[in-house]
Amino acid sequence: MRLSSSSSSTTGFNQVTREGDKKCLNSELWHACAGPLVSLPHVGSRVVYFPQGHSEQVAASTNKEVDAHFPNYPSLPPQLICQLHNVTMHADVETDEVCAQMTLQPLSQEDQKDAYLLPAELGTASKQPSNYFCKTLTASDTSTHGGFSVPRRAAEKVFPPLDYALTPPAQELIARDLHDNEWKFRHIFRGQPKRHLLTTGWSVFVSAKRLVAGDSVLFIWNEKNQLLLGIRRATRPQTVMPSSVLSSDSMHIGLLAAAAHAAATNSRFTIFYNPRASPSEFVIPLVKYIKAVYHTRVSVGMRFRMLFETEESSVRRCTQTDIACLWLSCNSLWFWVEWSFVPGISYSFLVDNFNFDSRYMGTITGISDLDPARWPNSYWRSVKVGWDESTAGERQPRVSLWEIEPLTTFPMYPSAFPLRLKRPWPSGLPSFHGLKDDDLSIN
Amino acid sequence: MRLSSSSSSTTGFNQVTREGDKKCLNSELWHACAGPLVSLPHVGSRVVYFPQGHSEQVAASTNKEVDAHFPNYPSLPPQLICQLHNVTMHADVETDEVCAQMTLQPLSQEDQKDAYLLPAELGTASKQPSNYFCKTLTASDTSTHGGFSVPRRAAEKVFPPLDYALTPPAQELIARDLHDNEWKFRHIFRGQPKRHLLTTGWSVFVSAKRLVAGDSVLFIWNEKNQLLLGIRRATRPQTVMPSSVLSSDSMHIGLLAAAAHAAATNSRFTIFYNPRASPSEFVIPLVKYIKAVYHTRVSVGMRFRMLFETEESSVRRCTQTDIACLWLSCNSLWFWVEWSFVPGISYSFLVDNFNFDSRYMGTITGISDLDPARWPNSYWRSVKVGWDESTAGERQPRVSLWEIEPLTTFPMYPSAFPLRLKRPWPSGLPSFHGLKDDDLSIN
DNA sequence: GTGTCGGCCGTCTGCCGACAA
DNA sequence: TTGTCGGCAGACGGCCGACAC
Repeated sequence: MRLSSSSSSTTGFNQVTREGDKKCLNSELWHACAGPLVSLPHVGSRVVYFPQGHSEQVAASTNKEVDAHFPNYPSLPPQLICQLHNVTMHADVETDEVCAQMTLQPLSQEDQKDAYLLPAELGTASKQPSNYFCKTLTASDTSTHGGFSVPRRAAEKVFPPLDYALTPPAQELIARDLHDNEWKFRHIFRGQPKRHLLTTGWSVFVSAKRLVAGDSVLFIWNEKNQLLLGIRRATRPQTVMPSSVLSSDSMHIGLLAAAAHAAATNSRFTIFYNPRASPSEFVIPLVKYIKAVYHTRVSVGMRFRMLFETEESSVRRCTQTDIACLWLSCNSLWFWVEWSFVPGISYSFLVDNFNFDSRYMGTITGISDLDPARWPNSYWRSVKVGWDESTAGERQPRVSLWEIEPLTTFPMYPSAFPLRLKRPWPSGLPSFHGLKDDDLSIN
Repeated sequence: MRLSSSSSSTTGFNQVTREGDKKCLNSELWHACAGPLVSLPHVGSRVVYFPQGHSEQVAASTNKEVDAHFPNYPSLPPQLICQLHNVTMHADVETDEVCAQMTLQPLSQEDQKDAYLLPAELGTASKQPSNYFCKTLTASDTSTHGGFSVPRRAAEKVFPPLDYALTPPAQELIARDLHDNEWKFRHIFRGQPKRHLLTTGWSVFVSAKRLVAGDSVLFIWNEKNQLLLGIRRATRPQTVMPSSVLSSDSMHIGLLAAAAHAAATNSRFTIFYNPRASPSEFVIPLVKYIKAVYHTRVSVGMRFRMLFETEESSVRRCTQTDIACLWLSCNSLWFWVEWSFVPGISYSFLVDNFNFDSRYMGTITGISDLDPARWPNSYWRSVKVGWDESTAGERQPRVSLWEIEPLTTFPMYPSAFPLRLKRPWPSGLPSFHGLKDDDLSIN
């Protein structure tokens, strides 16, 4: 992944710094491209950094597992409590893949003790924009033969209104991507039956971004009446190629040595978090860690639920009365939603491209160190789990405490407004409905 | 740079290993793409590894200089004498950029002492193929309007012979690139005046490799009657983007820590050498190091010559009688060539895309440590130089002893067959002629 | 409501020799 | 000897509604 532009998480859109070569990435768009499951800790907050998880991401990026005969860094604990000094959003200049650069400073021993006593920071704000849509591209969308078929409700909600008195109604749309590039599209409402289409300009975009059927595009209509445009590539197998800048061994040693040096001297160090390259969320808010580790009781045999992003969205039958629950975030506040399944009725819940169904439920089968020799007493992926369904083979057999939601205990997270699905949906919240309701979810 | 395929330097072409996913790169083609100035030490030989130079390459790849407040590795000397256990040639799957992966093992203290006593290995063999041509692409070559104009003598030497009885003479060429991909071209001899052209298939190649005017393509006709096809991209400014796998600081720490660990334990470590990404040749044959450091006398004021790769090839007038000299290599043997310039006559010497003229001559202005604080007593770029001509600004102000050829002393290198240009050129040697002679150099 | 197709037209690709550097 | 151009024919891009799921 090669980076071109960057932005501070606190700066706005389209602001070019005085250096001229560094652009600021739009935070809304970055989060939309990253997906609803990805959130970044707040600048200034305290976080927990897991060298193990970082190592996993590097291993995924280099396609190479950690070597056995490695130098040990006995002074480096499996988790470092750090102050998060800076978060910078990046996007790959070639692929638009998002990543975040974080500057961390390990807390001193005294500060670490205080960390557990001081009032915890609120959870991170996931900045999923409300006025947007995301569509997985079809073969027709990516073919050179035609344009892009815009889902009707999406076009009406996200695009500027057309003058339907015209025949046919049409306008020029200008959208900007993560790199602040401008893309122009002819938006037309025609055909029998009538439909929204992007024609002129669409194929240029598809070929420039090298989109293929299965990839997703998303449009955002933000508060400044700007149209933003992002992509999420389908997870294609074996796309990760080893880099040739540094050997994977040296990279592993480098991340460990850098963290160990920073921990020993309480100095700052910098990491890259590639949320879509690997599922290792190795920097998490301290409060999330404390809640999960010290305020949640888990035991073998306990049932849990976990959120995943999936490509498909098949409908399945519910075989038992069950509780579905979900964290939704809006403006720095977290909402806990729960409701009941009724046996025999088909359910499938979809927010954007993200599935929430019982394939992602399981049972805790054990709690132990993932790597007792190298990382004893680590909470990183300390929970062994069994998944309910046959797709379990694709799912990791180990998760971390803070990734799962135990179903038998009430959530310990600050629940500002517990909601039930049957209540009217507050406007401004991300839409989240069953299939029978109107929503903007595609597919 | 992301790698797909690899090969041992000792294996042949097109041999797929049993794993099935690792292909073997053709060594001839790799060296042709790397250029005549790039040579790799022999597997099994002893080499000198310079962490400083490695650090420079990483800095060039990450676009980031080394940070000031870095952890020190006082146990790591500025040069490590190593055994070279393995050399693997790679090529970037996206750009075809070549690089080499080397596995090094630092010698123990006793072995290091022996290294200076034992007979030195012969110099490395630069494997530039003899039967090949390289052409810099013109605007017409890369335009969609037409095909590729093949220089006549190149086509006649490198391509399989056409049947000139046919009208027009034509054939299908099949060439393989570094990744063993097959490219088919229609080779036709037509037009008025007659010329060799590649038509059908050429534009597919140009767009697949994303070639632009100024890039070079090269064809090799090897001993197995296979046609090989490589590219050398023009050095475009600012093409290097920082990677987001690991922070540049961590990469620097990683390479130092990996080398220090290997040196402390006499264990193997792995590095990547990107010859076209940066001019840091940080692994050199031990014999080259010993000759330069211990058997060559240099002093301030001394004149020297150094070889460079350039994009242009302008003819210039020689203003004084001068000695041109050059190392040529063939089958593990080095040849020293020298001849005299005559004032007032235009000279330009070109082997392939490589220029040898007096722009690359200079004077030694000082000898001192490049980084006295971090790397005291290092020979890496210890020679401060002044270049003769105005292009000096683009040239590095510091070079290493083994990169330059002092002009006032006879070379210390084993000179098997000192040649003069006026002698008949031995067949099998790389062609190297003045402009008035026939040769295969283009431009 | 939307994915894919046939139809149709216009642009661009790509092969040719002319011509000049 | 070879880089670029005009000419020309055919392929493909790309806009349209039809139709089916």
